[in-house]
Amino acid sequence: MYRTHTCGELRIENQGLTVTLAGWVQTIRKFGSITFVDLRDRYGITQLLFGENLNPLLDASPVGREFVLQVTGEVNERSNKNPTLPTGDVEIAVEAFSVLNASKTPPFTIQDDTDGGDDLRMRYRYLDLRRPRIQQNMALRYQVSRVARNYLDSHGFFEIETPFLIKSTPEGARDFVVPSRMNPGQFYALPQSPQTFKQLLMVSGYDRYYQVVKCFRDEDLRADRQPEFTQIDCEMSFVEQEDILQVFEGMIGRILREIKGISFEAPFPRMRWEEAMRDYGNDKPDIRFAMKLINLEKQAKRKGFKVFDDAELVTGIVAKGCAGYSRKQLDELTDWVKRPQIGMMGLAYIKCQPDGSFKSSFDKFFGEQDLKDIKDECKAETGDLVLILAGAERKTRKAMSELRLEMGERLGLRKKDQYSAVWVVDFPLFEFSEEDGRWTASHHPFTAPKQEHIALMDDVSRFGEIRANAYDMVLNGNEIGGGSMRIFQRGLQEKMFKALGMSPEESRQKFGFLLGAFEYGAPPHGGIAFGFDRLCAILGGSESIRDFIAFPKNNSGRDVMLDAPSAIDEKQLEELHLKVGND
RNA sequence: GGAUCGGUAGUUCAGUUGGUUAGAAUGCCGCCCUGUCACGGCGGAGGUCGCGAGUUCGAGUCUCGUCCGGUCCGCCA
Repeated sequence: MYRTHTCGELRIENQGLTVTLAGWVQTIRKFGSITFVDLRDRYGITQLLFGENLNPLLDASPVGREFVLQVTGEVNERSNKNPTLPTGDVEIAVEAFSVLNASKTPPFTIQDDTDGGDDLRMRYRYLDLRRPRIQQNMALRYQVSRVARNYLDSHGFFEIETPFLIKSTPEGARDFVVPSRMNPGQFYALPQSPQTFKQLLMVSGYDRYYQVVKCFRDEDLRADRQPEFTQIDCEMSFVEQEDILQVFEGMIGRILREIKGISFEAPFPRMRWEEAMRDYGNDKPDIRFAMKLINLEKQAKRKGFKVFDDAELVTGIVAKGCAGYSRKQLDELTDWVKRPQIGMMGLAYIKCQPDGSFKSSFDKFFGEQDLKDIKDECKAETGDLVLILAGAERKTRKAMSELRLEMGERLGLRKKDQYSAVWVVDFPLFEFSEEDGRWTASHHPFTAPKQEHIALMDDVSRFGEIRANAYDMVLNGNEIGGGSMRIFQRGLQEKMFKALGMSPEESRQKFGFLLGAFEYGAPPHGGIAFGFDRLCAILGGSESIRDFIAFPKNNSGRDVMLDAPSAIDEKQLEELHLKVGND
């Protein structure tokens, strides 16, 4: 037996007990004839005392940080207790020890506030994963998945695995492809999601399916985006949209309750996509605070201020109590909206000053009453600052939505320990792709249009009006899950493919299996998928999902520890029929 | 595809208008220390300034290229 206890469990009650511990050397503190060693495992840290008798032996052996040590000794009360450690009341008076394995000096310190940079940590991820903070993240991830699985189990769902080697369908994100040795010149693709499989499972009668599943997308990465990521993928039959929303707000509610210990009452608010865009400027509103976008079309235009008059959209927000902002602060905010990633030309403002007067950046064109009209429209009060952006509609709305979040951050309205979820519903079925010069599915081509909008699918000029039975769950301004009711009739699905510019031959070639399945009694169904990594990151209070994935890729999609991707040898290329100028 | 920031000791960073032998902290090594827990004291080793060109009497510093990494835009049905 390597150990009788872990390094995290001994307390003063264990005093007098002879125990054996095993773990990694965190630090060594020498004091001449005695030495303290902190021994670490994933349960905690226990202090070892090498007394006069054993110290010479320890001195003689080359024990350093991260050596794997096994010690036996008596649990003693410490003369100087350490209240910062759960085991801080006791220490082990070592009677015997052995070095189970040596270690090179690690390239960075194994502790929460490590001195290692990201790149280095990723190269030595197996050491990084020893750090308590990362171990906590891994534990959180496991707990979230357990709570989700328990919830789904208790609601009659069961997990079915779907294949990873599937067919490439260029709709949507770029596929990772895998060459087929046995079928020269042909390729599998890794799934972007198990979408069609879970729909086929509905046809097969598995009316409540889920899967915690890896998905793959060959797109550029971000702090919150990995080429392979995990979804909690779910599908239900014989349900309406509202049934699905209720089941899954229940699931997220339970996760928040059990993981964060906060009571989170269902139902979550439902917000139509149009409302979200109008009031918050995007489809994933952070509703922890209001500061809604206000359309100032009527109040701002035709006053001779060209910036407003020429704009497609003039929109404002109210920064509560910020009328005292200095010139410097306003200049700094202006620079903020001028940054390339925001890209506005400038920022207009009105200070609603304590004496009831106004000070604006466009006083030249606006009289006292004009400014008051804007103030009233915004429901601003004395002491508030109205911030106004004007310009092309899309860009301005997006910029204002970013400015709103920024101001929310600056004013401390995006509280870390507060969680607000909302369902955004009634998404558009289509969006126009300037790049492709055609309408594309804004969710995916299996999303059902609202019943009353099906007729509009015959008239391209009205595609923009069609709404879908599609929904996203948004938590603190993050899209954590999205889904839809699905098309389950062959005729409607064919109509959809046609609307997306696919010929009947093409749709049969790409999705014939699905169309075929719909002819054998497909039930009405719908589902949702949650971004599991992102959910964990949010619950863990982190922006980056990498800290919640054991072995993540870097920004360029590389695994710097494995040094992958990498070239493969000639023989492999030959077998895969990929060798240029061969075959 | 684009923007932007960075790359100097094992590590995290500093390095002025281009100017002698490139510094600090931490880690590492040695010696001292019986109560530390960020232990302390003394001493020591440790550098292809990412790489390649160029400008210059002289480049860590300036220019160009290139590689690597971070963040963001596009992209992510």
